[in-house]
Amino acid sequence: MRNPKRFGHLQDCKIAYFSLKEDVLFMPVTLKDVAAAAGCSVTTTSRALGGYDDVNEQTRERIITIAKELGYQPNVLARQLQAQRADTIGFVFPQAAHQPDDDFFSLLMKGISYVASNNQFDLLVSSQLTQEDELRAYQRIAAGRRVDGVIVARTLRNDPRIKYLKNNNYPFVVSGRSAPDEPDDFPYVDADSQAGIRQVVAHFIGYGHEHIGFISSPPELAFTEYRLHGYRDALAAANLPYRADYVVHGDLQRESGQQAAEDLLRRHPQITAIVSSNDAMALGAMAAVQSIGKQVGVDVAIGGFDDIPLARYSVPGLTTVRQPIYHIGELVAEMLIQIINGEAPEETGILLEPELIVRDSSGQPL
Amino acid sequence: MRNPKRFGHLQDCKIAYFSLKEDVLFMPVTLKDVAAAAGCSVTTTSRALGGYDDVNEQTRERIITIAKELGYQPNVLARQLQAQRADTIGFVFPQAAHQPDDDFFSLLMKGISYVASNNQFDLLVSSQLTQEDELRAYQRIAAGRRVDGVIVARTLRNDPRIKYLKNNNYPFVVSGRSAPDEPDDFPYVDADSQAGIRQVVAHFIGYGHEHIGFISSPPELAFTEYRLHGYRDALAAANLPYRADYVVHGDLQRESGQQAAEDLLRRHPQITAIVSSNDAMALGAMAAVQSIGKQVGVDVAIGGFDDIPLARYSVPGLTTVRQPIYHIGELVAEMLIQIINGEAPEETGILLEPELIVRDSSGQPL
DNA sequence: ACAAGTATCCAAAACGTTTCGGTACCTCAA
DNA sequence: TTGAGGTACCGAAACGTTTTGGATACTTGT
Repeated sequence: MRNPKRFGHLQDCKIAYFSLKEDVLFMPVTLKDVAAAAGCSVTTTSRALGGYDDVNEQTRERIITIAKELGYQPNVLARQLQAQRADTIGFVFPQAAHQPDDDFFSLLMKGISYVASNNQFDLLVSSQLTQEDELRAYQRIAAGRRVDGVIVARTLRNDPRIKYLKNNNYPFVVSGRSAPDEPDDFPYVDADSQAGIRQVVAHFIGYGHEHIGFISSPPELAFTEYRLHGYRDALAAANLPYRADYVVHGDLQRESGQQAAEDLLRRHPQITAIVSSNDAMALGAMAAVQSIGKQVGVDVAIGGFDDIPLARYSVPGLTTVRQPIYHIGELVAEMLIQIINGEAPEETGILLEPELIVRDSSGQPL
Repeated sequence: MRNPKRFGHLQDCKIAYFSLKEDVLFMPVTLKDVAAAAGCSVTTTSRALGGYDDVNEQTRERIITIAKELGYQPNVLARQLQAQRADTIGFVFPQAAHQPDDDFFSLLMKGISYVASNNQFDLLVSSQLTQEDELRAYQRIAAGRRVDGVIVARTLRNDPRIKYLKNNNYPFVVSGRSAPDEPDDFPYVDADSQAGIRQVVAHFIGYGHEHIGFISSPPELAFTEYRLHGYRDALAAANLPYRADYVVHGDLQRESGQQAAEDLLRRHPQITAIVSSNDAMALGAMAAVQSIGKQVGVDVAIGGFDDIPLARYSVPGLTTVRQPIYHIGELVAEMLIQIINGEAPEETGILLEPELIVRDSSGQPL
């Protein structure tokens, strides 16, 4: 039915696809070819190249020479099939990653990729635009033995991906963790965002702010409640009342942060500080403040969470909480590779302390 | 020798890796299992699932039901080995991608990933920190049949990767292209950076600037000469002299741009505008101007190339030339997939016209 | 001269799929 | 009754490795 015609493109493509040396189509050279050229069996060839000691040194050298001459490269797929191991980890980009401004998933992915390559693992990346596609993508690459384990990012409450992977005993590590009321019975790496938001809110309270708005994230995300808790914790610790109408929800994108901040400031002019669940929305909030003719850090203080690169370079600089995203990617990948290799990771749940970064969007103490 | 012990981790890991339903280790169910359960041959099972019409409709339904019940997922590796096709494209992150501020490769990768997924291709990503490792990575995944084709980014003059891929007739597409004095005998997608830099320099000349510095990129990069040409073209068109001492080299990172701009301004105080080969260095140049107490856009105008997200949000906004990086990623991936599928792409060399984006770093006409 | 040991090699099976070339049976027309 | 044509099925080979379990020949010690 499907007959892919490998190398079909060689015929019609205008560009010269012919080797410079021989006018012949490239045919992969296999172990069999090397064996034939060396005059010995496939087994011996394999073992010679594999460094086993039951092959004569002279033979080995001959085989190695010939393999090099022929440009032999082992077929990775065949090797993986036989080894029942893909030496690959999988990562699915959620839709949010495709926002042009997204830094989070880019950084996470690079951290993952770096560690994977350092451990001779490849990284298989898939982009999916809907929740269902995403789950299907995990099923395909995981159950299809395409990868030895997967990394799950941006957890949802009651996350179907985690449920699936757990049910099937499939190796995985989560960047993020469950919502507070759910069990954390899987390996994860996360920043303690409750403590993080608490820090930045406490920082503003310390500056004398009493009316502090909060831009929250979509309720279906697992981390949303942690950050909201952090906000409430800080208020409670300072004996400030929690007001539900000081909390608005955004979708983590910059624009929604701008919208949310405009709403907050219009409805509650007494608000002098706004803390946002993430930096992108905080930057939008800064724009909102500026658009109504007020000054960030003077009239309204703004705080975020993440410390994406933009936070440092925005004007004024954004006070925020640093979440080491690249490093989280590294840790997640390391943990997954340990699990795949059958080594028990020392810790199966890593919670990183985030760090408050004070910049000019905080303004001065009132 | 190497005996990976798949599922070894299940024994020691503290976390419950046992299925909720059955207290049994997850064993992948194969076609053979389904066939046995359905009481027919592997062949028939395969063809039933494959939608071939030489199997009785009743049988097919029975097989499909059983396959679902058993949670059958085809082993992708086996399928790929037999089909001699990986349905995967490869991309190697160069070292530069791991700079925390890098936006270029992140965006390119996302564009690639998006198109790949839309065409049922997976994307294999590898990170390599040196030139040699990078070439080896290409050899391993390409000649090892791990991927059906690869994407090459950040081309060098006389790029060994391109030479290798061309010599082996391996499907590839380049993001970028050869240096001006080298042949472009391979499929590529690039922005016309010569025209782009020409535009921004001409823009400054139009504003009345006569002493314009240029921060160039490392000479081993293929695009360096194009951008330098663009600078010279614009000067020549306006009958302004080209002065070699107005040109300094950076390494594309922000810090080197700052360094370079400081040098330029110290050595040639008459310079009133600086154009940089890329945005990151231009942002560094803005910092340099500010650090010597001058104002960007007033005392010294700054221009960049790329239009990374930061360019819009910096203060003042950076005048630059927009290179649609995400879109280039999409085009590159589309072209590669066409080639892999044996369809001749309409164009094998796409040169995109970049767009001048004037922001406040240009200042006003003198 | 024989047994035991050692060095070197290899055929066959296995990994899980798809495809090739059948076979067996049934039905219909001549 | 025969042959043609169609339907439904399947065994075996193939993809390119690695591993298993010998086999062969040579050496060594008695």
